[in-house]
Amino acid sequence: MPTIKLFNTWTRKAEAFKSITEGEVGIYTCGPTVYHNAHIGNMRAFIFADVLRRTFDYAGYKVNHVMNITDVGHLTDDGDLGEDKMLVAMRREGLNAWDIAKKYTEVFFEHAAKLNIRKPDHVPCATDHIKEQIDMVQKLEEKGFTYKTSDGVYFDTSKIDDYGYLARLDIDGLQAGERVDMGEKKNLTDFALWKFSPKDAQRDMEWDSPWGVGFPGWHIECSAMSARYLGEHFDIHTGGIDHIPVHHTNEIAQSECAHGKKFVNYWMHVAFLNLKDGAKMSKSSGKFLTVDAFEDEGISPLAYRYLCLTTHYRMGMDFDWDSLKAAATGHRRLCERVQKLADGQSLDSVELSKAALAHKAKIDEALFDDLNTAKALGQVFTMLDADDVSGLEKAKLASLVDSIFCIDILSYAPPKADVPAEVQAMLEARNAARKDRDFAKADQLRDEITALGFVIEDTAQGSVVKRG
RNA sequence: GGCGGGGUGGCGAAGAGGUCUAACGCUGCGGUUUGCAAAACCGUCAUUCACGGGUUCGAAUCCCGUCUCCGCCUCCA
Repeated sequence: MPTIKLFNTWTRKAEAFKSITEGEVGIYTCGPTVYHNAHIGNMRAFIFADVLRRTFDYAGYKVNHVMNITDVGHLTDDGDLGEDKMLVAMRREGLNAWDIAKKYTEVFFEHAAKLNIRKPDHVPCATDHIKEQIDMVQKLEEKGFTYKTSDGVYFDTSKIDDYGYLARLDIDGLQAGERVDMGEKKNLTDFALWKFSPKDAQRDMEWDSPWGVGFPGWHIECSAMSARYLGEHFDIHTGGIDHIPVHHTNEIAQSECAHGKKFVNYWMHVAFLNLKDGAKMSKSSGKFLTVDAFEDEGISPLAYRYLCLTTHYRMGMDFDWDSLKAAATGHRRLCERVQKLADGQSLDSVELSKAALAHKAKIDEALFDDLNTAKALGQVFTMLDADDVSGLEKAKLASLVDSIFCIDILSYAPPKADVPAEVQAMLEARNAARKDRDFAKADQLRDEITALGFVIEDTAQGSVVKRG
């Protein structure tokens, strides 16, 4: 088994990965909230998690990847104020909470599929695991980590001394910030484990509990479901960097207190994708891009996956259309180049020479060095330029890396343009003119076609029209 | 105020003490090809790594200081 180095937020260092069970790895990924579309920033995080799990597959591990679906509405504010985001969505779309969750869960997986994100082995919904969550809160209550207020059951963070270690939280500094409404909380960092339904209204999503009708707090689902599917102690937990100070900090607190043992060995966090003009990519701001926007522009979602691969996952990434288009060009050329080398032949039986294996070693080294996909991609291009390996070996090597990259190197075909009959007729007229060597007329027709937003490519097999 | 990530060619982005006169991709430029283009292919494009000091035989990489950009700390991946 090769050594895989991963940057662990817990130690703030890259460490050689060692699994709890030899040859196996358990990964938990904080999944999407399904009261709205996942935007491309969210998708960057899921592409990262996908690359992580596929890297372990590639290295020969037996992977158990779990990702939750947060389908319970939580508050827009950590205090008592704020609206339930699910309620906001319901009002926006005139659907009940269950239908909102169902709708956006489906859209999420459609988008993920377009990005070649493999569905994790388990994708549990919070609402299907209410019992596990209640059990866990009860356990915490029995051990004396909780207290009740008029609006819910809270975790008392003053009961543990290393609270906030993951985030290197400076509790006094937080106090100074004073940005969170204390409500009836005893400590600023205390958080809800169970919230009561409002007395005067019925929620679409609410459940009975030993403490009263209500719904789970927003951290408990990950603790309860990770324990259910991966055990109380598992290998890797992933999420966005925004989760470090609050969500993951609280998961650690409640999981370790409930189970009395270490929760997670490696914490991995993806940096944010930002919009270049400074606009924030967030669901609540209402304005954000989804995978659909790429397709509307005639750009393959895989070009976005490629773009994400060209930057290290721990680096902030500014999104702008120019870099996406550059990525689309690079992606397309890479695929066409390799496909030409493969020449439609089966690569299964291709034996790799010593030189080819040396190239593979370099690519793997980058991949196993904290998922340095950018460097690995560079190595792929260097390999393609090398003159010590055959074309089929190159294609084979590229296809092997593609089990992680998943940018369809061997099968990608640019989206076909819908060529209107009018343009098709103009193309034929141009071909006729060229045949007659009436180049003035042919060029004029080409200009007209160009003006309509199409590009003509004259190949040996004839002329084709593509969207410009 | 607290925590964190950056500033490398026109753009994106690797590199984290010597193999760096700095990978790779995009763009540009020159060429091959083409009726001319486009596409493709070949070649080419930073003696320099925000700035100022320092450590070292040696620094883009380490240390100190300065400037500067960005993110999180409030639901967010």
